[in-house]
Amino acid sequence: MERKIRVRFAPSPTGPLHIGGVRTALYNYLFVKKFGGDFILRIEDTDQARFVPGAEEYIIESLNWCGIKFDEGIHIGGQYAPYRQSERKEIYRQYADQLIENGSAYYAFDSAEELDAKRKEYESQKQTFQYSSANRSSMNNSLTLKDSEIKQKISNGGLYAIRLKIPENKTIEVNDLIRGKVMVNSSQLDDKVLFKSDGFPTYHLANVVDDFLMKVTHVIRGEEWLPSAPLHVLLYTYLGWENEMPQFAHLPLLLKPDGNGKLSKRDGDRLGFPVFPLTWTDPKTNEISSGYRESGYFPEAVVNMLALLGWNPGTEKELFSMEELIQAFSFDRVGKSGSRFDPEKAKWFNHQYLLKKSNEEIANLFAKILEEKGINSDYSYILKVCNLVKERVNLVSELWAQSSFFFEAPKIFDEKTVKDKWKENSAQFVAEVKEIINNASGFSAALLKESVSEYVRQKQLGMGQVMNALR
RNA sequence: GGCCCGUUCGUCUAGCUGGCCCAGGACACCAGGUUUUCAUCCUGUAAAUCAGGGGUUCGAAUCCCCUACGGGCUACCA
Repeated sequence: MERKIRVRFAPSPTGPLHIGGVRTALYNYLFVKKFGGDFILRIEDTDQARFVPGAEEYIIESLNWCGIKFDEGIHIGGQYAPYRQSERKEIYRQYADQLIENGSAYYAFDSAEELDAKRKEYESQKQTFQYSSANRSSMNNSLTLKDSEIKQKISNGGLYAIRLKIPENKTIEVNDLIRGKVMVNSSQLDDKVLFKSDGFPTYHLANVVDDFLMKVTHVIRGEEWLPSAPLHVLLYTYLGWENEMPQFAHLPLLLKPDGNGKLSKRDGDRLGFPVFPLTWTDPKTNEISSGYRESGYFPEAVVNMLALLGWNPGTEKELFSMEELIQAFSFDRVGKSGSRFDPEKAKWFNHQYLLKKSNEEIANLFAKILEEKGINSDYSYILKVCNLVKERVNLVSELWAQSSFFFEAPKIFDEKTVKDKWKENSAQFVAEVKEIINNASGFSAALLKESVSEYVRQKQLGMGQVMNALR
C-alpha cells in the first residue's frame, strides 16, 4: 500500500542554477535517499521565450559536481520519459480538455491588450485586477459567449487560453510538511491560465500533470510556490487525483548577507562571493559570474554549508558527509524563516574540509593552478609546499598567494617592513648565518636553531636583529 | 494595496509536547596563550530583557490575541 517515495527537482532552463536552487535539489536528494526512493530531474521549459542555451547542461554539471545523483531524468532517461516538458507537449492538452468537459475550466479569448487595459483601469482606481469569479462574467470567454460564437472563434484559428474556473468562497487546505496546515479562501485566487495560446501548458498544469504521471510522492520546492499551492491542490481534485496528491514541503528562501531581500546574482558581484556553483558565462552578454568550483571550494564543503542553512541536526555536530546528511535529514528540523547567506561561514566550512584532505589531493589541485601559471615544479616539492601552507588558507585558490615565493623570487618587497627590519649590518648577518647553515652537519629545524642561537650568543646580538633580517 | 508565510546573540541556529533557559553551540568580533613575524591552533570574554504590547498560567522564548517589521506571491514567467 505504501507508495515508493519519489521526488523531483524541476528547474527551468532560464539561466545558471542559483545556490538556492542547489539547496532545494539537495534537500530533495537527502530526503528521498533517506527513504531509498527515486530522484527525478525534470526540465520545465514551457516558456520558450525564456529558454537560455546551455542552462540545462549547467544544471546537470552543477548537481553532478555536488554529488547529487539522479535515478531518472533528461540526461539518463527512465521509465517515465521524456523528462523535458517541451517534449511532452501533447500530453497536457488532454487534461486541459478534461477540465473543460467537467466544467472546471473554460476558454478565454481576451487578448493581451484587453487584459492590459483592464489592469490599467483597475490600477487607476488603486485596485488590482484579478480574473476571477468576481468579473469573469464580464470578460471575453466561453462562459459569456454563445456556443456558436465559441465554436466559430476556435475553428477560425483564433487565439485562446484555457483558464481554471476557481470556485467562489471555498476554503482550500494545503498541508505542508514544514508549515503545517495553510488555509486559503478560494476567492483570493484568480482564474489561472492553464494552457497558453502558444500551445504550451503553464507551470501549474504541466507541474501537476507530470507529478501525477511520474508518481511523485513529495513536492519539495521553494517558498515562492506556497501561494500557488492551493491552486495545485484544486487541480488535483478536479482532475480526480486527490488520492494521489503528493505531500508538499515549501522551503524557506536564502536571503542577502546584508540588507533586505532574497539572495541574488548581484549580491555576489557586490560582496565578492560566488552565488553559483559553477562559473557561468552569459551567452548573450558574455558577462561572467563566478562559481564555487572555480573559486577553489570543495563540493563537500558547499553541500555541508548549504545543508546547514535552513536545516540543523539538533546536535552540535556541524561537519557532515553526504551520507551522514542523508541519515540525519528530516523536514521537522527545517526552519520556517529565511536564512541570510553568510560567505564567511562558507569559507570556514571549506577550511575544515581542506584540513581533512590529504596532501596528495591538495597537491593535485594546486599543480593544476601552477601549470596555468606556467610553473613546472617537481610533484614532491609541491607536496611539501602544500603540507606547509595548507592550514593557512581557506581555499585551494589561495594557496598561490601564500606560497608563490617557493616557486619564484619575490618581485616586490613591503617597503615599510624592509625599512623597519633591514639595518646597515643586516647584510653581514645574513651572509654569516648563511655560512652557518651551509656548514651545518644537517638540515633540521632543531639543529639550525642551535647553530644560529650559538652564533647570536657569540656575537652578543639579539635574536630579533638577526632573524628579522634573515626573513 | 490584497493574500500567504515568518520574527531567539551582528550571522546560522538550539529551544518546538510550558518550569532543567537570568537562553546553549557555531561563524564573525575582541582578549590571552602557542608560533620570535603572519596565518593556523588552543583558551577565554563579550554578545539575544527571546520583535513590541496584551492575555492564559503558580510559572512562557515556548500556548492565544493584537501591533510592528521582514519575506514571498499577486503574468497567456517559472
